[in-house]
This record gives sequence, C-alpha cells and structure tokens, in this order.
Amino acid sequence: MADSPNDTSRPRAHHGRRAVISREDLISAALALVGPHRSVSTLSLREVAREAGIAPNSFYRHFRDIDELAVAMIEEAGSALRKIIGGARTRAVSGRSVVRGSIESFMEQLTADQKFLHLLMREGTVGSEAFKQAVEKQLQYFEEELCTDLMRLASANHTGLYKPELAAKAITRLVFAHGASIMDLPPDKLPEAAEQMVVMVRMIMLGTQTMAERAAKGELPD
Amino acid sequence: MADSPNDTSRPRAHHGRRAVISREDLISAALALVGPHRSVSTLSLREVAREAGIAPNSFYRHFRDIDELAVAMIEEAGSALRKIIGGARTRAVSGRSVVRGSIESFMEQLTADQKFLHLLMREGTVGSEAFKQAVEKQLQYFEEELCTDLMRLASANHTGLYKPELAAKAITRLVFAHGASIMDLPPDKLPEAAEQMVVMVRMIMLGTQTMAERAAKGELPD
DNA sequence: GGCAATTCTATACACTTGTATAGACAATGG
DNA sequence: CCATTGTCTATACAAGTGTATAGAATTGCC
Repeated sequence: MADSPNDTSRPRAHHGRRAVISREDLISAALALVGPHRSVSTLSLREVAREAGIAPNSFYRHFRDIDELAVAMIEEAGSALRKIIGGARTRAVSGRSVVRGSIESFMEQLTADQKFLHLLMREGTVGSEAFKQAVEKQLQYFEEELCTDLMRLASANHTGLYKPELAAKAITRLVFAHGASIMDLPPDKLPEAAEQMVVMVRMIMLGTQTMAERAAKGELPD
Repeated sequence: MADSPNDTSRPRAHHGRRAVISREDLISAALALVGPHRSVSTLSLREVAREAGIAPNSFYRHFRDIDELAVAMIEEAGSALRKIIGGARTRAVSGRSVVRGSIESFMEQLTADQKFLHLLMREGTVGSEAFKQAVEKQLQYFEEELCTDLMRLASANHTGLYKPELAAKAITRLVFAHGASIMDLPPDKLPEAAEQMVVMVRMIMLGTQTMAERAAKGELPD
C-alpha cells in the first residue's frame, strides 16, 4: 500500500518528443472545472482535455482513465490540506484555545478559493470504489494526526482521554460532514456555523475526558 | 415549507387515458437502479424510463426532469426512515440503553436492502442545489426529532443538556457521516463499527451533560 | 544526418444523452 | 356517438461520450 512508483517520479529519459503537458497540468485543469456546482464524478475525459488544451486521446498518456485522475486529485488535495490545517493546529497550541484555532483555520480554507476542502468533504461518498477509498484514506490520515495531537494536548493539560482514536474520528467526521453542509451557506451565516462547530467539537472533547475520569473510577458505562 | 400539494394527492378527474404508470412507479424504478455502486446523480432519464418500462418522453408526464425525481426520492426516503428509526428510538426508551438501541436500529437499516439510508447518507453533498437542499431538509428533520427525544430523556434522567439542538446536530451528522463510510465494509466488520459509533455518540452525550453541569456552576468554557 | 522512440493530432465509430415533434390509443363529458 | 382531453409511443436530431487507428511532429542517440 506504499506509494506506487508514479510515471512522473522518474524523469524517464524521454527518448522522443518532450511532453508539452504534465499530469499536474491535467490535475490543475480538472481542479479548475470542479466547484460548488460541479462534482468530480461528472467530469468527462474530453472536457478535462479541452480545458488543458490537448486532444482527448493525449489524456491516456498521463492517466488510464478519469478515475485515476480523480484519485490523484484527492491525494494532492489531502496532503496539501493536512499541511495547512495540521500546521495551524500545532501552531495554535501556544494560543488560547486549540479547538477554536483549528476550526478557524478550517473555516478559512472553506472560504478560500482552493478546491481542496471541496474535494474531501463532498465527493467522498459517490464515485468509483477506488475513488471512495482514496478519500477514506485521506480522512484516516487526518484522524491519525489529530489523534496524536489530542494525546499531546491531554498529557500537557493533565486531562484524561478515553479512546483517543475514536475521539479523533468523531471530530474529523463531524467537522467534515458539517463543513460540507455549510459550505454553500451565504457568507454572513458562516461565523455562526463556525461557532456551532466549536461547541460540538468541545462536546466531544469534554465527553472523552469525562469518560476517562469515570473509567478511572471504575464507572465503566454499559 | 409545508408539503406542497402533489399531483398524486388529488385523483385529478382524469379526462383522458388512465395513467398506466405513476410517480411512485418511477421512483421505484429509480430506487432499483441506485445502490452501493450507483449514485442518483448519474441516473439518466432514459435509463429510469427504460427500467420503468415506458418511453423516454413519458417521463415528462410525471416529472419535469431527473432532478425533480431525485428530490421526490429523497423526501420519500427521509420520511420512511424517520418513521423507522424514530420509532425504534422511542421504543428503546423502555430498554437498557437508548443510544445502543437507536444505533442498532440504524445499523439494521444499513444492512437492509432498502436504499433509503443510502440516499440520505451519500449523495447529500453532490447534485443540484435543489437536491442538496432536499437532503439537508431531511437531515434537519432528523435533528429536530432527536433533539426532542434528547430533552425528554434528559428530564427523565435528571441530567443536564447543554444546547440540545447542537448535541442533536452533532450526533446526526456524525452518525450519517460515519454510516456512509462504513457501509461498504465487509459485513463482519460492521459490529465493531457499530460499537465505535456507540462510543462516539456517548462522548457527545456525556459532553453535553458535563457542559451543562459546568455552565450551571458558572464555569462557562471560553 | 538518419533512426527510433515518444507525444500529440485528426478522424472516425458506436453509443448514450435530453428533448422536439407528431401521431396512436383510451376514456370521459356533452 | 363523438369530439375532446390526457397519456403513451415512435422517430428523429443534435450534442456529447469513450476510445481505436493512423499519421504527423519533435526530440534524443548513434
């Protein structure tokens, strides 16, 4: 399950014409086509090729089909996003509230014109099996990083943490699901939605802490 | 926002041939086509008509376009599901654990061959604006019903409840999002996923209760 | 320079899509 | 009884789709 050797990773000693367009160009073209009202699953090969300025058949030089492009888009979007949000989260540790800081950075991405969040929040549930698995994998990365952050935070604050991996999963899924549903709200409603998100995440945080306390006292729930 | 008077509700004193096929038949045909590997957004008019056994153009007698069918499907799925799960929830009050009982009934629906849950869990984030709003509306209905149940439960158990509408929203979104991601797991992994779901929902429940206690003691967070 | 490898374009085929148009069938109201 | 009205089918069209095939263009290596 490691990164398979991509055609782009090795320069490949091109013995003929130099490629006028690259996989990244195709991904950019595809990114330019998707948006709030356009889903990845409706992209056609010809359309992406048109946007990129190549003949339809040239597409095959870079991807086997549209689905492979979609998976590549997801992987790029995921790693880009993890860098942005993970960075904001660890930076926020020094600040007032980690929760609030992280969610603010999340909301920033929501209103930014990059399509990364779009892709991961919506689209995760429709499409080919390979595509859905690609999205799922990115979400799991998020969960893992959040989980280690939660544990670091808990030991710093001397609070308990019941099943941190589940707390991380709950937070991730909730934030992405709620994010997907608020992203076509009018911009003036967004602050309120962000505030709700903060409260909901706090519920989970407090819940896992309280469960840890109760478990320590032997009051295992059910 | 009340139920608009459907064409089917009034028999409509048909002055010509009696319709050999109804809106419900078309909805059934569409339901038969969607599934784990087939999304509503990819349904074509011709395909649905073919499945229903009518000529493509007859479709227009019942719906203006595919999108209108999709919205009707969502509304039907939503009300059917609310009946099932809401029923299970109130019935579970007498039992051991409300949370566990509700989630068990949810998981039952997940493995049932009806497509209702499918539609509401996936598909909610792609498609036309009207379609997404229809899904959102159904989710809000779920939240409202869950909210009143939470309040009833809290007053029965004499536990606090901080912002019950947010707790209900968090639970709903989490359960649907997590449900969407586990629904193509192999069946033997489902019990474990259900167990995780129970824990995550408990976190939210305990969180909102603890927040209520702290708020009562004047320890407002942040 | 010439060869070979590689990328790209052009054209074409078979197919699906939404929908426009026109006509056939059936039931009802006068 | 028969014209009217609503429902359905048949046919057709323009547009778009994925991809197969063949050839042109451009580069690197000998």
